[in-house]
Amino acid sequence: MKQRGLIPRKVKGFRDIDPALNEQRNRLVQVASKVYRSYGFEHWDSPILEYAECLGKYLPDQDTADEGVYSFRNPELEPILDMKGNGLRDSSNNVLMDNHLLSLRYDLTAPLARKYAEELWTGSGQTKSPTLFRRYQYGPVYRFEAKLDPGRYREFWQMDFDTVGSSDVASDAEACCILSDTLEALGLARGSYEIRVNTRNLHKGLFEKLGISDEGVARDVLRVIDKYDKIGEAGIAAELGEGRVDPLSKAKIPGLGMPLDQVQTLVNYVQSCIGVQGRENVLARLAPLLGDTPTGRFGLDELQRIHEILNGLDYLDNRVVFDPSIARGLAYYTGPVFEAVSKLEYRDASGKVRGFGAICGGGRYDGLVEKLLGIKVPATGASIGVDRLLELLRQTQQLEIAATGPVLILVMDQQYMLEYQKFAKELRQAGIAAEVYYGQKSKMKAQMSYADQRQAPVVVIAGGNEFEQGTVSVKDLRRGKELSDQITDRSQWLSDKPAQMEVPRADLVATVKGMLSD
RNA sequence: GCCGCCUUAGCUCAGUUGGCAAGAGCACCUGACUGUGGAUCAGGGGGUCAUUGGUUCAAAUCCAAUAGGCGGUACCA
Repeated sequence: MKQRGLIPRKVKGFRDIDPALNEQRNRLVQVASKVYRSYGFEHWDSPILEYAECLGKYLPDQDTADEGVYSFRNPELEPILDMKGNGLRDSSNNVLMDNHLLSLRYDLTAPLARKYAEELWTGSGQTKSPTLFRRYQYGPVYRFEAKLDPGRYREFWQMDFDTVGSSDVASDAEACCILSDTLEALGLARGSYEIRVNTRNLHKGLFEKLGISDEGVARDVLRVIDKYDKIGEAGIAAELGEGRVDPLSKAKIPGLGMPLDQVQTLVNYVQSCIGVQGRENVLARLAPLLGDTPTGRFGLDELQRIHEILNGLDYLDNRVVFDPSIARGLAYYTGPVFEAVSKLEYRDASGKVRGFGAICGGGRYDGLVEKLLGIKVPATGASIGVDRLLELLRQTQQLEIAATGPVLILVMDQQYMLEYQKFAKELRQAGIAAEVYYGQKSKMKAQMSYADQRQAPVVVIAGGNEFEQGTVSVKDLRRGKELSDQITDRSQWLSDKPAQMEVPRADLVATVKGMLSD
């Protein structure tokens, strides 16, 4: 029995990212950045760590990481501040200190609100007047998820763009255009995805009509309606009323226990306006249902305006649709909300057909800065779920996975090490990635295997023979691989030295370059 | 959280109704005229059959608990 030390293991929900995935992610981020920039957004970053209290309402009550946020105590003692930003003092006039609770950011919007609020904060209890701010940002965010589905992690990337300081619905319409542009720039075919738009004001209008004023009940109802495409009308009716048992999983889903007439009204609403083709048709169906409530009317106007702008810019029904069932982040969206879904499907390892779900989400959040400063600052924006979108692009083979390795310089003899380093330097100066072999196994076969495994396109070989002749041997591994298919005899394989040439030392860079460009 | 299924070498799995010394493929390592990746051939290492407890003359195989995984479902800023 072997003695072993600690067991190496990775934290659940976190991943190691290999070169291929990194490559793909960089490409995605670059393409999206270009689109965002073209709309005038500038690139900002913010820290991964924030004071828990600044991140908003989803905070753990204790020191533990629960409620979805990773938190811990700052090792540094810092003053406890009052509402004016001054340190609190005890009766003997000493400033009260605390190890403040810090949290890993769970999205990029809350830190944006913090940054923006900080700019407006003057320290004298007053605030500057809100200015227009448009930024994009990408990077990892952290959520403590109890259950991890495939493709769902505790550390994952988001890529956001936001417009802070505008209440104009045009900026919401613009967000939809940006999402559409970005997805298409990434190679998603028009028609293979859909931006779905709704506004919270329609829901508010609906509840006004139903006489539901309880925030919690409203939220429960929306949660159910949001599941329309999953469980259908009957499912919705059941979950609003008595509850149901999911036939597949046999899981009991408790109902909301609403009175029958309310259930009926809601089902009518769902029936008449969900799954309706064409934005204008959706509006036409909604008008008689909600037009008589002030908030509903307002919501209808919002959608109408968005529709006009989208239409005028040629973002038609095959790109952006209205879907009154979608709810999204109930806790903080206040107006239009949108999400992007892919209609593509793929077969997983067991041959099962699967979809991808939402790959982008966003909406208007006019209350976020208010929580920090007490003043209302309108804002809207959206976020790409980078990892999920990457998975989509990979599964549908719209991204090449190949990451090519460097040119490898074999170490045939330690006495020429300086020369090998010079080879590498010359290649690098010509813009070619080059690596000198530093492995433990000095046999040439082992070095070749390493080159193969690293996906090196070319190998440079120079031993005593070459140095005597003033030459180097350069081997094209990619070509060699093709040729190897035709060779079955080992001695022939060895003697032919396929795709290999010996050239004057001075021609090294040019020769390698030539092989790489084929 | 709830329901169901699963857990045998690094990976994918086989192991018959409990019974002969725990297997295969791939991967890995070594070698095949010693300076050449592939293919082929010949060898080789590697498993407390998830863990713990129980039933039995006998358990990878039956039972229980625990852990981890998968599939639904719920939640999801």
